[in-house]
Amino acid sequence: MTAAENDVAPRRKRADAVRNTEAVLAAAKAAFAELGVDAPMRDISARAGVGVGTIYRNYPQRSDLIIAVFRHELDATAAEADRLRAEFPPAEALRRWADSLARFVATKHGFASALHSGDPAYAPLPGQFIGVLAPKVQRILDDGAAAGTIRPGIRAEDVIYALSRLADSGPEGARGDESDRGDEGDRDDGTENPMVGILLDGLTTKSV
Amino acid sequence: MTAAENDVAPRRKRADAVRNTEAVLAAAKAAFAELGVDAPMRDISARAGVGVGTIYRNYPQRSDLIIAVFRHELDATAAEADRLRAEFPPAEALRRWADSLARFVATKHGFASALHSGDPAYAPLPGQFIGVLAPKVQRILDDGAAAGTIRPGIRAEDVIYALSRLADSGPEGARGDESDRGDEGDRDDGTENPMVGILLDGLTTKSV
Amino acid sequence: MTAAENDVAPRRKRADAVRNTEAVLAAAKAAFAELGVDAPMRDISARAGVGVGTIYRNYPQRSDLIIAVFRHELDATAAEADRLRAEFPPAEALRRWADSLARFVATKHGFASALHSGDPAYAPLPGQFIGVLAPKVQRILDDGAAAGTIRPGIRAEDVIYALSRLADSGPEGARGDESDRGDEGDRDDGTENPMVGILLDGLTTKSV
Amino acid sequence: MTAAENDVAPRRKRADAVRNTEAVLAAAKAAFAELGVDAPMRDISARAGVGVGTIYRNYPQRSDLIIAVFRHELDATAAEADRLRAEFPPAEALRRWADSLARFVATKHGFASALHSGDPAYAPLPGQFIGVLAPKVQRILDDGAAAGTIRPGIRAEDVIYALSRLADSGPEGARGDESDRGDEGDRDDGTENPMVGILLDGLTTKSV
DNA sequence: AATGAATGAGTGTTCATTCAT
DNA sequence: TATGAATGAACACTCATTCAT
Repeated sequence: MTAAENDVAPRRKRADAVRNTEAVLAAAKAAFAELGVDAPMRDISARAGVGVGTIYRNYPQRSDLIIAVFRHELDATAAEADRLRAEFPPAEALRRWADSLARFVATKHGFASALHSGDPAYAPLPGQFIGVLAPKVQRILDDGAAAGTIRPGIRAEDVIYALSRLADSGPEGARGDESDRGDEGDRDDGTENPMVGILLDGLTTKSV
Repeated sequence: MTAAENDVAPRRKRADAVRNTEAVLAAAKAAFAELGVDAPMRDISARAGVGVGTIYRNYPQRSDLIIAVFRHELDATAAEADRLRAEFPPAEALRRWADSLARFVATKHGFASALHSGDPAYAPLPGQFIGVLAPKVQRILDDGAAAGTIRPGIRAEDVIYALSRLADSGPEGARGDESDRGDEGDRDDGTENPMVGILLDGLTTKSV
Repeated sequence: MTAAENDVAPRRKRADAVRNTEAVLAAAKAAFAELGVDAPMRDISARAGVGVGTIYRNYPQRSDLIIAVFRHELDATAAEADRLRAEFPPAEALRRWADSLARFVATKHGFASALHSGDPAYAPLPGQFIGVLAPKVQRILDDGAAAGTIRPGIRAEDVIYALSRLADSGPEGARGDESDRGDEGDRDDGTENPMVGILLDGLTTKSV
Repeated sequence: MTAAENDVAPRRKRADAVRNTEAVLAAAKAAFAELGVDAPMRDISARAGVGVGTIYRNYPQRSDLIIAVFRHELDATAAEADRLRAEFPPAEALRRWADSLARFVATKHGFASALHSGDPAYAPLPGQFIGVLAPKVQRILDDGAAAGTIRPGIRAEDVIYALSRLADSGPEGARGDESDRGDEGDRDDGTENPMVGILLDGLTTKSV
């Protein structure tokens, strides 16, 4: 109850440190997105407005930085689930959250080479992915089941897994042009990927 | 019938050139698989047993080599479709070809960074992917439809697209542990990825 | 009895300051011995348990720290001469002191690169070496001469110079294997370096 | 007898390679002398007029370059022994060679930190030092013994070891000023280090 | 045409030094 | 005054690319 634990003395450079931490993560995210996870450290430090040494101090290994970015975005995606749950009815929250997840997965694309690098530092990440997101999503699903707007008995894990796979751009964009196929059309609901829309339609209960 | 291919002198070196070309492509494929498409040129030239200059002569840009490897494997995958079609009944040929495609897609994983690099040199590749494979696969589908062993009205493009997406390892292994879900079980058919098996089951016609 | 050391306020920190000074010198000595005089400042500050800034405050230049360590050990070696003179007969004191000098010279080895760096800051060191040690050693020599146990007319400077040169490991171990030459043998007297033993034998007077 | 082995085809860039090898060794020697064996590679490459890559190609490890310089100078010092032996009477040849050795030892000073670094790459060097020089010097000694101008029964190894230790500047120049002691004076013979002169006087036979 | 030595820009990483706290 | 976070210059090393042979 007391705020005592925030008052302890060694607060020192906290302001700078926090600013730097945020700036570095944002810069790294941007650099990774543009140049891949092999983006030059100098690029990242320049974007963040800090010296390279600052990044090395906080993230001695490149993998430390990559993981931090992963975790930062993963946590943001999880927090978004809570935010949407508080603001929207379950089915709508789920639909909107699917977009958040799609953005996360899109960013994660560049991480593939790291994940596949064999560096054991990355081993915990896939587990964290489900571990962090599933509980949040499960609550939305349960809310919806209780309200009768989401099909009951659905596992968050399955939903997350299916959504993230579908959100994936597929075999590296290996398709001709399917945009002219209009026959799945009448489910248009603003969700970018039609496959995702179909899945969500299947999960949510029509009011009939 | 035509003697065209052996009437001119400068054809002498053709044998060497072909050997080199093959060796370089094989070396590049191996190097790309192990080290990614950024594999050092020296590694590739050493594996191929040629000087670096020889690779640069034939592939002035790295993208030229990457594309050549892509095309080489793509053509092999397409040729495999023909081979399987000649040797097996349609449904079996399709099932076996799905494995070829899976191998191709697996290899292609490392190419993602190149494909996403924004280099316009890679723009034609996705189109070639479908353009080269679809006609071959379509003939298998048509054969099967005629024989009544494959569901009629299926588009090769859709099959290729679905298979390649499913062959993909998904969101970088981002799942908890789903291996305990046994209820899809009774469709085991020897295909590695169960999702692919399910899809193929759906495409092929039960003997009913 | 004198209250001199606790009568003024600013003396409060003196204890800390002394502790820090000692800690820094000890840490620097150890770091220089292990890593050479180019040892990272952070290593030294960490060993000393102080922040890098503290070292820079007291030794703005690295050469200041190097010189301080040199002086600290030089003074200790000089003090040892006094201590041994008080405790042992002259010849024995000289013999024991030769070991102290050998240890000092051994440590000083890593300083060579600094001494040879051309930095004028180091210019006074060789002079200090003789200037500090010679008077102390001279008293031992004189004591011995008076007692008839050390050859008279010996200059401390010459002894120090000879001992330190002999204590040196020589031309970087550039010798084959001379250990099989046994004919100097019967002068064994417990001193590590046989050449030093010979020299001391020459300086001290046999009781005959 | 035939010069056949010098005529083989693959002579290619030999001219450049030889020039580069010499240039790099000379540059490294100079850089090591001025800046120590930690001299920046770029400095060395710039002095040699080659790219850094060229040095790394020929000396993948810094120790490879250091060792090469050591060997190059060691061989030159050994060759000088042969040259002097052919040109001068034994005693004079020995006296002059002592100067060559002094120059070599002086250069070797900067190598101490490398030799003492614990890197096993340097382990063979001390042995090579004696192994390469001793046979050459022994012939001069034997010539002199036969001619009656050099004391017989002297081991080259001992001479080399003594000369190199004496040539050494001693305990880092740690002496006051001994130049005013004139009593060793009458042996002045043009050799820089008086101690070396004394040693040589002892080795050579006065005509009496 | 093939080779591989040479080049040097690019990048990771360290660490002396400064300075906000 | 002491601390240690931040900075950025310096340096090792790699590797794409060129080009003499």
